[in-house]
Amino acid sequence: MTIDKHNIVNSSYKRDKIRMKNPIVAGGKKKINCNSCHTREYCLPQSMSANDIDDVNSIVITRKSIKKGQSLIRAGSDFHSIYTVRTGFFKTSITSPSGQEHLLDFRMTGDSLGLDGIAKKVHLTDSIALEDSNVCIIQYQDIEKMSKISTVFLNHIFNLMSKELNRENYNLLMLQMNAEERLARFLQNLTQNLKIRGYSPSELLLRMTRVEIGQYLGLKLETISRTFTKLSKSGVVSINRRHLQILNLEALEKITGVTHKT
Amino acid sequence: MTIDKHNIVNSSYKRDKIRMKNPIVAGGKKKINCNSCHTREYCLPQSMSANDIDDVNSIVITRKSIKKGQSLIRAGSDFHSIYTVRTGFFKTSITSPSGQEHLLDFRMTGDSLGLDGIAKKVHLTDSIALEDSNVCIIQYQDIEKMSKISTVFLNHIFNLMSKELNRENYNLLMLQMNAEERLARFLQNLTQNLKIRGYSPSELLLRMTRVEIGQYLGLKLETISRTFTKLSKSGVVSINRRHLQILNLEALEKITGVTHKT
DNA sequence: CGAGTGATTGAAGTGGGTCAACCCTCGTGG
DNA sequence: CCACGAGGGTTGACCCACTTCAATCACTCG
Repeated sequence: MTIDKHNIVNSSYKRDKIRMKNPIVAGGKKKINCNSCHTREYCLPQSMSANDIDDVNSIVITRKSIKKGQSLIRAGSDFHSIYTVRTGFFKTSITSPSGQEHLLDFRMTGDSLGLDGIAKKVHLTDSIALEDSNVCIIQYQDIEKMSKISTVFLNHIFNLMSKELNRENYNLLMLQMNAEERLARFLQNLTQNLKIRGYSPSELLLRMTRVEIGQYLGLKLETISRTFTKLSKSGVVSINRRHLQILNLEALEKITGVTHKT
Repeated sequence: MTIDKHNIVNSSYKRDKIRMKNPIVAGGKKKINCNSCHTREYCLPQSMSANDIDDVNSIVITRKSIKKGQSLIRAGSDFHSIYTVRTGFFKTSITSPSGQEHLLDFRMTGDSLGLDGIAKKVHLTDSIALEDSNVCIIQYQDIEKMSKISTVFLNHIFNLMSKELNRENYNLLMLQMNAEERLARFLQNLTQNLKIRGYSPSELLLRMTRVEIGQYLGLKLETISRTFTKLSKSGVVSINRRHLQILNLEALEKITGVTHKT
């Protein structure tokens, strides 16, 4: 008997619960009220007062569904909006002139997408759904408008951009480490992010292939596979294809040298 | 007989010319008029109208001198302003928890510094002068103020942040290439940047050590040295310690696969 | 002039890449 | 309902680009 993957870990059970009390037609466009959104706590900064949230609600936000494997944003396309992931999982990537793809990041609930186009008004990175997903769309003119009205909002935008910068800095550092450290770090981050969003940090379904992990970490798929096996043999994790369990968090921290503040 | 390095290439002769008609006391703090600044063409977006420049002049800009080897910004320090390089040369870097340093970028005339602190109000990267330098200081409250008054200014800030994001994306791609490609790419960029600023793109004095180039490119200093020797032997460049000449630009472009639009 | 920092060069070692064979799982269509 | 094919994953053997270690050299600055 096979286990239905949707029953295992990440997204679906929670999503469905929400859908019941917040019945938005998938793919439909409609003015949305952020106050009742389940991603509000991640999407808007905690510091934002109730007053400011009303301001945010004065801008038009629509939603969109993206099927697994489809791209939400194509590098080179015109920029007119940014997105926030409501449900699902994305990868963002760039392709070098020579044609090789590099994976910049994975994005999940509450993360923003498309901000990199804000300067040149053209998107520079691709965003592709790794599972069926749903996003909020915020028009650029609304961002401009809100930035002028609300300092808090402006700071929110600055924060988002700054967060991306940090992620990148961090990624650069990662590329100096050896394969085991990189993978361990990747797992630490991933589970941290799941934990913050209320999912189990110790048992999860990887939404990406070995190739994609490799493109993200700057390694080949064989190396990823071998390193997983290595971590598995030393009892740090248990892995079977996409199904992963973290067995020894301390060992993981020992490898990366980073203790995650809980 | 040794050559006085200040007579060779990069910064000084130009700087001194400017000083005569724009006599700011080095290290002194004083309200500055951007209209007469020689870096205006790089510092403010070309699209900015004369009108908007008046607005920019309504904010208080001061200047500061930094001696070679000194740090302008320390990671972890409080954020209250961003900087623009007027003259000189900087490196920006982060240090991992494990203590290893990674060099993020080199910054020269017209480039901004310190933007990464805008979100958390704490600087995340170090900025250290690689030669005696001079910067403009813009207070964060002024940025907030201006962003609300002027859409053009807001876009300018977005542009700066976005530019940093691009640089990082680009750096990530670079770390997938081999040593020769990375170094060639580094030289292409460096000379491009010098050219844009009116300096000779074919003859220059490297302001950074082999170690620093290595930290930037993710390679060891010996590899940098060997690769320079290799490029030298194949007639692409001529190098003697810090003094570099690009002898064959086409060969450089062939290595990187990128033809720089002139 | 001598110490110290930065650069070059050689020799040997190694982590991850490359190539190739094979396995597992799942979806599709006969 | 089973066969088959494709995509994803694992594992082994070999190779090579870059690292590591070490010796030596070249400037520069008290």
